[in-house]
Amino acid sequence: MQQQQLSLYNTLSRKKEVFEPLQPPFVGMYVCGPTVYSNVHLGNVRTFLTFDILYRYLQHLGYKVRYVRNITDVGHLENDSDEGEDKIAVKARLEQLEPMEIVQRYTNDFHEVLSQFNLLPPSIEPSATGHIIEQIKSIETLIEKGLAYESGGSVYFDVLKYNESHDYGKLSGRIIEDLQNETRELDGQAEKRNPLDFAVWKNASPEHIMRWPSPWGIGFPGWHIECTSMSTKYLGTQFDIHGGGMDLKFPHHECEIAQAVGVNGEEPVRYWMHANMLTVNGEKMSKSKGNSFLPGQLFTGDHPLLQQAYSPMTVRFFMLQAHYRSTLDFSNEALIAARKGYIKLINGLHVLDKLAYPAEAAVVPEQDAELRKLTTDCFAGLNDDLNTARTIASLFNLLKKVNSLYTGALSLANISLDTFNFVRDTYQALVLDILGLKEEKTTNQEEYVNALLIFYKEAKEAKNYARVDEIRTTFKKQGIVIKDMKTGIDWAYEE
RNA sequence: GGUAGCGUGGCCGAGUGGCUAGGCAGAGGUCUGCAAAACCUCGUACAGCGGUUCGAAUCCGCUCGCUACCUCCA
Repeated sequence: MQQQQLSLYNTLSRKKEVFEPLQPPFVGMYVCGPTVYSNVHLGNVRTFLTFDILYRYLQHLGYKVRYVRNITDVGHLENDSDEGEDKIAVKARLEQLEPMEIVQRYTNDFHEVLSQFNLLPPSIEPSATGHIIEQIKSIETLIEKGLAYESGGSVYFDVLKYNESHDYGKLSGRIIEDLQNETRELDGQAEKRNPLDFAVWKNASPEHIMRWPSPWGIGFPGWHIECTSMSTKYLGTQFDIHGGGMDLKFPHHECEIAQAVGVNGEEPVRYWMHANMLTVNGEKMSKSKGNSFLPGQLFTGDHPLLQQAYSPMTVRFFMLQAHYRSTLDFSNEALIAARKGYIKLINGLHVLDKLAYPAEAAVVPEQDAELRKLTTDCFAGLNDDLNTARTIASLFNLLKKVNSLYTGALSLANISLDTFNFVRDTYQALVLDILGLKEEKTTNQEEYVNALLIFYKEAKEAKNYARVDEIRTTFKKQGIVIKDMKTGIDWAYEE
């Protein structure tokens, strides 16, 4: 493997920076996972796909990556008022289920969907409810340091106090004075010293069903503290990469920085990365706007905005054709185009499999060098802030040559064996391992079998028994036996 | 109102000072019994106005339009 220099856009510095891990060859990466109170929609998938590519590419580069992606199964309040309930509790009551049944149901859905899109599972997938003790400990430290205070059984982070010695808002570009002026009227602000303060622990009302004992009474953790506690626990007080959707930049990630700095006394993250939104007709896809698709609807085409069904890999390819920091607009036309492009790329894999290097070579240096360059170019996009769109474009440029080699417009003998192997290995690695595309078997087995049975029947009628045996053998290899009956010919799975 | 960003050919979507992005659709061609696939060629795009520069889609200013975040959201 040749040396690659990866640059990543760091939200914190607002520029691309060469990626250098704190402790090579190890890389610590934390991505904010879902709040499991409902099904993941396609917009959610885009973010996780972005970091799936990063995870895969870092591994390809030889790094030992610990990828932590949490499951938030408690603590996101419906609103910030005294009566605020977390979404999971609300859903549990609506459906008359245990909160943990809700959590399990949507965690299963999350895993299933990501697996359909061929996303790799993370190294560790911690849940917020499994780390209540760690969160309480973090909160205690914040109180000890004077950065959080108890009020009415809840604990709030003191933003102004923190801002005296640190810069609250530096990640998202917020200015604290502006934030103070723009604070909206919300209930439950009376408990806070300042409207900007955010809850790290919330007092549970008697009817609140998700509840734990704490030094401040019965309650539940606030909506940012879980990420701070879990990232610290599994990746240390400082780690390499923290990712999430653009919409988490403020307040969630800003609060995470404040908490982590407060608890651990050091900047938690080297590279902050944010994936942009998937839009529909130019608007962010979200549940509240009613323009979100569930992956299941996408696969069946069962949604008013969908003209037809689209396969997981079509969608994966579609998303990878745009850069992760750009908004990507969904449209049927774009998906249809993506499907064709995806198939073209997959067909390239087959072509490469079938290409056999000739016994006699007659290498033409110019051709050899050109092919080598086209192959090397494929990494340029990835190295430039994970620009998968450019990588795919490079792959298509390479594929043209590969197809020409296959059809005979170019001669494989003119290419060195070394280059040929490089082309093939690179193409396969990029398509399968790094872009994570896989072949979707679109073939209908039954139709194939029936087509072949026609030949079988013809061979029998012609008493061409050599051909008959040949076809039988072929079927048998596929675990299928042919049934010759008085009434006709059929097939069955071999028992 | 504050903050961040966007506006590229029929569609999607890269590109951030001179060097072909790419895919899809369309036109022509090569190949082919026909077709398909594949390959080759083509459109001469950068919201508008002004400025900097030998040179700008790319930098600066203004105008127009759009989006996200500021409340839970990937």
